[in-house]
Amino acid sequence: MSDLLERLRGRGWRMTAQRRVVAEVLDGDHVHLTADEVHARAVERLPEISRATVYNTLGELVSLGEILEVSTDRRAKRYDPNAHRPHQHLVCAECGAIRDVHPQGNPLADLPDTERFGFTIAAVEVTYRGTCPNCAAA
Amino acid sequence: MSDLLERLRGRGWRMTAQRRVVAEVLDGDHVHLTADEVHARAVERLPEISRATVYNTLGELVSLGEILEVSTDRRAKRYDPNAHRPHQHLVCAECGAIRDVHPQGNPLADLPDTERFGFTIAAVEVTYRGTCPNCAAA
DNA sequence: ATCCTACAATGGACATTGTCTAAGTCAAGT
DNA sequence: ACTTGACTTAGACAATGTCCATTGTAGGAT
Repeated sequence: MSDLLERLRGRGWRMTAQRRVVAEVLDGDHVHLTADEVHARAVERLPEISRATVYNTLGELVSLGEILEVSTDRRAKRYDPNAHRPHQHLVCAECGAIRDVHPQGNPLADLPDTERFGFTIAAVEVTYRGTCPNCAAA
Repeated sequence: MSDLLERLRGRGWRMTAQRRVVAEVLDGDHVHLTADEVHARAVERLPEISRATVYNTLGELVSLGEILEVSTDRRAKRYDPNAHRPHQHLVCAECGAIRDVHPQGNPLADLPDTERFGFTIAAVEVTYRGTCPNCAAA
């Protein structure tokens, strides 16, 4: 974690209590938090932190490539601290649980030139949707 | 199109002017409209149609499998009338343009059992993100 | 150690997208 | 043509996110 803080400071990020708290919240083992969940946890440590700051900070961390935005449903965006190892997501349609997964193969290679319409492709997102064991049992 | 109306009627769908108009709007060659775009076009034909009805009707068409919901950005959901031919999406990060594409291969096969965590997987969505020729030129 | 200043934080208004509800309307079967 | 339950309506409400003017402060300069 102090890794993260060091990296950010090294990039000229001005270190404030608010930014530190947001970074620390994302460093826990709780993955895939929404912005408001991050805010709620940040408030526990720094009660006066504002929503706008959390949103701003999350946006900056995304721009810096330190965290990923994940939109698996039409609800709130979620933030994934696991930005340095490429992965995809497996989502339960019932309860919304999200797991990181590592598919084999390269989906980019599956898209022929004739299907690219002149686009320059920068990234591929794959979302597997299904039912988790818990919800299947219920 | 009247295909669609017939199919719906055959399933016991009560046919109203509002539903007919929504179905007709989606039948055009304009793909990937947002709910409010659908509403705007519907209003041109049936000025008193309400937003709620458009939302309801779109939701029903999705449940019936006649159209697909597409969430390529964190903005509004889009509705894709091309529900009967499996396809994925290619999205321009600049202008938001969306193209239907047909990748080769089967992403489901790329996810080993050990990466499924007991989930039953029902669908796979693949989104290719990049820059379209227009935006690349600008 | 103190001062400066550009950058960051605040909070509250605002925007967008979508959902809900109570009341009125109408399609379609009889 | 009547009846009835499904459909539609308008507008309030909810959830998520953005913007802006003001206030605060980190960190370099003195």
